Amino acid sequence: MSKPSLPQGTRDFNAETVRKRNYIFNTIRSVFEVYGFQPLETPAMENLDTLMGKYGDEGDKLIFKILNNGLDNAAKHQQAKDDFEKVLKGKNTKGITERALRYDLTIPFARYVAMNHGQLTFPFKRYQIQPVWRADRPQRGRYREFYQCDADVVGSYSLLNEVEFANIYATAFEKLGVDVEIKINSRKILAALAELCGGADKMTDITVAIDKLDKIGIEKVKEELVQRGLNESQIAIIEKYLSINGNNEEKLIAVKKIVGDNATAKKGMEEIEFLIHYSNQSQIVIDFTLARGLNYYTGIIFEVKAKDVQMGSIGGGGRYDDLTSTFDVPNIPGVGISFGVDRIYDVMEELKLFPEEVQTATQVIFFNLGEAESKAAFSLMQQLRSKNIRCEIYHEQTKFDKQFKYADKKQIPYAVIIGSKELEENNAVIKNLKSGEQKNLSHSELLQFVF
RNA sequence: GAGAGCGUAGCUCAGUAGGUUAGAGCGACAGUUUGUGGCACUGUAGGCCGUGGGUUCGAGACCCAUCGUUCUCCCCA
Repeated sequence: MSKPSLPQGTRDFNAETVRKRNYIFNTIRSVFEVYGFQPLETPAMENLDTLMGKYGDEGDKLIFKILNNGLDNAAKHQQAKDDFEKVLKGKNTKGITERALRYDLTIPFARYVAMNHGQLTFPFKRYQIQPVWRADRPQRGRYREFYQCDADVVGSYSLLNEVEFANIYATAFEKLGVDVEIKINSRKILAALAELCGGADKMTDITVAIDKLDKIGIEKVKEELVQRGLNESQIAIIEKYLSINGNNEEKLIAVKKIVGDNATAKKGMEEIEFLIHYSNQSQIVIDFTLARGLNYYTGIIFEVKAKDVQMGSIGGGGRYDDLTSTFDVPNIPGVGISFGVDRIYDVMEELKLFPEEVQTATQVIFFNLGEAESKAAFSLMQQLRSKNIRCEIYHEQTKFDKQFKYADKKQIPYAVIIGSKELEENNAVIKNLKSGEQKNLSHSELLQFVF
């Protein structure tokens, strides 16, 4: 047996980490609930064809596939070999793999909606907090197993949903104490830009290139556009588009000058204006270079970046007007957002944003100072537990020194000491381990004590 | 998929131009005569120096391979 290890990109979470993560989960969940979303859970694995082709070519490569069982069945050896030959040629075959781990929460949700649209009450608002898996190479802020917290509304074209999501982002990150920028854009404006610059089929080329603006700079973006087959006048328009800056109002005025004549762009700008004015959250920033990779988005798109820290996006989402049609259920529009818990955790850790209370585990330790003494302690402890006070008793009788040190290490704030004297007097010493203060309490006083 | 750095005690790392029995700090455990901890002091345990090969009289140090890990690009949460 070699040394035990973890699969690449996965992690164990110790008590401290779990508590901090739960703090994030609970905060986000409570916001979802307050906005009227219902929970949903789907399986860790999906049929491979549910996932394939939904995330683009890059995405397909990152899907974790699950090897079929029973490939060693002697009777099916030849079939297995033939199937494997296909795999070697880069094709998928059900003979080798027909299931895969969930890659995100949106597509499984779309699959769920497609399967249950007859029973659901629309608009259907669900939230989902579950892990997803990607066969990416791990690096800073990137894991192979990580949690997403998604909220989506399907069955509604109303822009009120976008407003709600902007507010959910703003509220959740305020509660977590994370200073963020909620970047928004509209795919409709990007589509209009593409139309202006060589046709709709150029949209992906253009968006992929301009998305990199803040990373590689305008010159490199122009180079990339040349490589992607755009001509000089087209690139000039894009350069003008990318030079848009100022506050949100100024940006809207500027973009109107470039794509304002286009009907689709007009719609996009109206939507952005509606969202900004209705939501009125100061964190919202228009970013016309925001594109987002997933090509199912059709309207407003969101991306959340943490300020004061170098980290990829910690949330993203947008409107997709036809997500379930790939599952043969057309005309169900939707819009949704996602929180990347693992990155939010990293950001909060780096900026030291976790409140101290998150870590309080055991509140009271009962010292073990003898058979009769510990029996009395035990009984009191059980009574405190029934009042939801988190207690434990030291596991064996030993000297004070050991018991104190144990309490220190576990950062337990209070110790209850019942020795022979207290036993005789039918009371207990309670000691605040931080301040060193201690006092004598009767049993009933102890049970009323506010920890 | 492409590239770079790093693998020495549980953790963070030293280890000098290859040269005796491999070091420190922190942590763990035990103790400094069991009714008051955090400090201090003393002691103990713990390493096929990631793995395999090569160069050499001699390798933790050099070379090759391999595995693991971290980071960058691509893409993303």
